[in-house]
Amino acid sequence: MSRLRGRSRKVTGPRQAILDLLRRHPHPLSNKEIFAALPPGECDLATVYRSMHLLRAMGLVKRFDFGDGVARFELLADGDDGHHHHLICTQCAIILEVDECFPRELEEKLAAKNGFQTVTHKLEFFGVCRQCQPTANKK
Amino acid sequence: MSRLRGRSRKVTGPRQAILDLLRRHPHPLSNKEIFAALPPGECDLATVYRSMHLLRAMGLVKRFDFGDGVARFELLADGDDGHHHHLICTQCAIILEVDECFPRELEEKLAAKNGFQTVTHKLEFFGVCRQCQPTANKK
DNA sequence: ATCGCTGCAAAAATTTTGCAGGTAA
DNA sequence: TTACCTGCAAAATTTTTGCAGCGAT
Repeated sequence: MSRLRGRSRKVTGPRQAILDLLRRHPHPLSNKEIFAALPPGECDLATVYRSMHLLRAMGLVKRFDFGDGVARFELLADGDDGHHHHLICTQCAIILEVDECFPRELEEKLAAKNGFQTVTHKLEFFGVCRQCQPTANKK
Repeated sequence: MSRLRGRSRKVTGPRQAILDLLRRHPHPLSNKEIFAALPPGECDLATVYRSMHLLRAMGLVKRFDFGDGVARFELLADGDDGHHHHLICTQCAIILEVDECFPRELEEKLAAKNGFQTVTHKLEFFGVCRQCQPTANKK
């Protein structure tokens, strides 16, 4: 909230509702999911799109892509750069946050080898979760 | 070609044109880029979409997502599972293929820890290439 | 002769934009 | 007050689909 106010941005009903939702829901959410989860009439879909643009530009939110062409957003803690990865079940789509990260020194080696600077990465894991394993094996 | 024929799939003009293009262009291409690169009238946009669906389902082509919401496709060699990653310049969008991969044993540890099976990953690197570094620093 | 494939056009789905009225600061 | 925001509706994009005719096998 204060992070909005600090930059001549207004704290409005729709924005509070969206931020509240993201706070309660610690996993990446798509625009449509956000819209659907909000009480009807609380916020227009167009406003969701506009808000996510804004929040992302302000660094309050981070965008993730799981390879299905749908953008998903996650709230960032103040000062957090949000660099972490997910483990996603390809059957039921449950999303776990993971600590593992691509080794720093390997990344630096790669950057040097190719003459690149300020290299980062996007990394997501996919598999079959415990609950879905019986189902997956059956087929 | 023979990989198509083998499964009662027809080798048609548009499909040859698309496969030719992918063969000549070793980097991931989006549907629109494919359509634009094809000689006018050679293939309808809808056919590009349909072809990429088919080729992907048949495993001739692999889909990559660089986080901008655009699907890109790359031709796979026969028998290749296409598992590799890219280093993309955030300024000029040039794409390099890289050998580095997420360490197998770390991935297995992660899978075990979370009770997941058959875990894989998507990994892409982003940075500023040598040519773009003067430009990037200027701003 | 089949059955699959294609172009064209329409439909569906997704995202962006214009505008006039409302509201936080 | 004065920007900034919002809902609504329209527009712009992107992707999918229906259909009749064509073409590879």
